[in-house]
Amino acid sequence: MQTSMTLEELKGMLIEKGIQPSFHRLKILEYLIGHRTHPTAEEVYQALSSEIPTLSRTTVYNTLKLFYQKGLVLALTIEDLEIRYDIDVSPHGHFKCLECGKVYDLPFPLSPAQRSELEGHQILEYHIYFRGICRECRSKQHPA
Amino acid sequence: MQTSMTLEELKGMLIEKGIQPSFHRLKILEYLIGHRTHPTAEEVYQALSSEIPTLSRTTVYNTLKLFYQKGLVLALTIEDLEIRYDIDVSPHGHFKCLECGKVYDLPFPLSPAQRSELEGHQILEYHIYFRGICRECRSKQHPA
DNA sequence: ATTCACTGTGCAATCATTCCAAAATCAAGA
DNA sequence: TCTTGATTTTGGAATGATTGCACAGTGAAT
Ligand SMILES: [Mn+2]
Ligand SMILES: [Mn+2]
Ligand SMILES: [Zn+2]
Ligand SMILES: [Zn+2]
Repeated sequence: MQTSMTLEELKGMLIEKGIQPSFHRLKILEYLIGHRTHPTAEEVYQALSSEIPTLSRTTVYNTLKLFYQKGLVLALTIEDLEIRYDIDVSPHGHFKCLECGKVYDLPFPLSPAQRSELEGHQILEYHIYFRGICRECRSKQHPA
Repeated sequence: MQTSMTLEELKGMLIEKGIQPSFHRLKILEYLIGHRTHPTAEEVYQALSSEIPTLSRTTVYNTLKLFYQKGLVLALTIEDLEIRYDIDVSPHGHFKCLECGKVYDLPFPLSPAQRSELEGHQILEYHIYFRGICRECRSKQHPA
């Protein structure tokens, strides 16, 4: 889990996916790599707009959508009618705490699902979502 | 897979879940039982508003949300920032065709997931979503 | 300097959903 | 049957995430 990369490495990641490495795109990519909290577009915008005062919300939305379409990030629609983005595109599941809202990573509890076909359907994406109360919130509720 | 029930049976289903069986609630439940296509609130509203001209969109939204909170239906947020409702609350997965938009049921490819706890988190809900191109759309694309 | 393609901006529009206050309906009890 | 309080329903406004769009900026090539 690398949390900081050189400019050249970031550029390489975009070019590899056929995305032109503009200033804003690099900044948004850098943020996703450094903050693996499955942020929404709004969270990315809030975090970067102080450093880049001219940054437009629309640019953030456009960029994240582009990253998703090019396969650079995952798009999670786990709850709340909002899209969360994940720079980790390896197969893993997600857990959202209904108490604090945090989204945790979970290992896939299975492997046979790596199949590209199921009942004649062509599988392009595969998501496992859990919802509940997270470890931390549970321990706060019933203290030792 | 029962597609029609008596009024008394419908009432019983609601009362069992602690929901008062009003006219609109019974109609919406009846629709869900007869149309297992994972409809959105809007689809339910469109389907019923000709038969019940005074029906309010808000009532449909309120009712479906109530059904979900009482555990009578599943709520799917598989894509498109919209909620789809499923009268089948037994554990099963879903596949959404990116071509025609239909949502198919799939058997769970696993069983150990019935667990109520995972890495210390309390699991309340569990969803598996697939996206891709469905059998029908595939056969249209490359005909025999 | 001009052109062209691409990128970014800012505001309006869209779409699903929720909020809210008023109206309608219902269920006892007097 | 009338009264009253609780519940349900209504419909329009509000919200929140996302997208559309037209214009402005940028940068490389001519
Ligand atoms: Mn993740
Ligand atoms: Mn289903
Ligand atoms: Zn939590
Ligand atoms: Zn299809």
